[in-house]
Amino acid sequence: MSPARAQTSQAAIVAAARVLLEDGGLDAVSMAGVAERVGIRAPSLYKRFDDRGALLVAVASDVALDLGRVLADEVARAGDDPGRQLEALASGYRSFALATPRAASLLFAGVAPDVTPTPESQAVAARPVLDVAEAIVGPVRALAAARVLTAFAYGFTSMETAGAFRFGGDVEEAYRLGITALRSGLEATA
Amino acid sequence: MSPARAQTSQAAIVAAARVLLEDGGLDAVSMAGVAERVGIRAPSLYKRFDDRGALLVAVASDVALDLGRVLADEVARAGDDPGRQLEALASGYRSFALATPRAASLLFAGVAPDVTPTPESQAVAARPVLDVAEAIVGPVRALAAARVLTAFAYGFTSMETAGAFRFGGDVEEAYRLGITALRSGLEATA
DNA sequence: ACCTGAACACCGTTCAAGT
DNA sequence: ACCTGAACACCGTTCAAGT
Repeated sequence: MSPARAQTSQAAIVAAARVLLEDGGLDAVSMAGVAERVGIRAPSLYKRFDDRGALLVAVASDVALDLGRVLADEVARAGDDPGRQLEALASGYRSFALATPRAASLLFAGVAPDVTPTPESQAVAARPVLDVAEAIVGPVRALAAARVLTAFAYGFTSMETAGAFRFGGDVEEAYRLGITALRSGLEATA
Repeated sequence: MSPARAQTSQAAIVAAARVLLEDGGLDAVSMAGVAERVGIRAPSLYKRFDDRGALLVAVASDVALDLGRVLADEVARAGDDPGRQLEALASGYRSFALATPRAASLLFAGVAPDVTPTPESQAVAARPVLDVAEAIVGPVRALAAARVLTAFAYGFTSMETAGAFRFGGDVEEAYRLGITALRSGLEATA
């Protein structure tokens, strides 16, 4: 008679998946593990997500929205100088990526096939970068410059968190060198 | 009596895994699939590799050695100007990454945990980049500059092959903008 | 309308047995 | 020394049955 009432929610499922992801990597995000964390059984997850891929897309999108908030905050607190806003975006993104590296790995390059944030959530994360890029290089080159900045920050932190910088040296200094070089190089083409 | 003779080799197994990887992604590199391609059964693979992770490390290392050859060739054909050598490295890497995107995705950031080329093979791939970087910014900053260039090229092509550039625009032009900005920015700090 | 146990096909891995 | 079938634990997913 009384139909079974919901014992969880999409948001709770995504949150549980993010915890498992950050704790144990993508392999640790099993349907059974996620279900247990929200107090149900694996088959019930399919009432809310088509399959594991759809759940991971929701996770990636959730991460992108978080990043968008962080980056917008950074810009807001950086004052009016576009160059300083760019530095704030760069260090803000790196902090985000180092704090939650496995979440960040889902942001741009499909770790698993087709696991990427939705276009809408990606647009939220990209907004502050596009605004700052436009202030530096103008509207015509804004998209290209934003892609350049994102690619560098994403590539660098991905390599850093994966342990790919194995020949010593000061990694943070290298990041700053890259940002400085990009900033002066982009300002020169403005 | 006559002990079973080898029906395959490490190199053949790695080659088979690379074909499956490029055709169907990392999930398509199953032990059974690889084994079938070299004419044996899955359990026999464990005579040559500790586990699937070790096989993937061998694949990633094989890719890194290929990349090292490609990049060294690019530099050799670019003449003596370090700035032009840098451009050649950048376009050579992008061609490599677009031609074999799933192989390239194994090069720097662990798609799966701990799947990265061996330090030795990574050093081979890094050598041409370090040499060109040193010619541009000098020995003290060479390592940092090489990391910056690698991070940008890797990050950009990873995003490109994952389809992360979804808001239109000329993607190749953005890549060139990034390389140009980095080149002029690094030359300015030399 | 949501939840569940049982079942299916698939996967990585181990191991005793073969040659 | 290498190869194999059988077995194990695990996974994503489906589905009929429950409330």
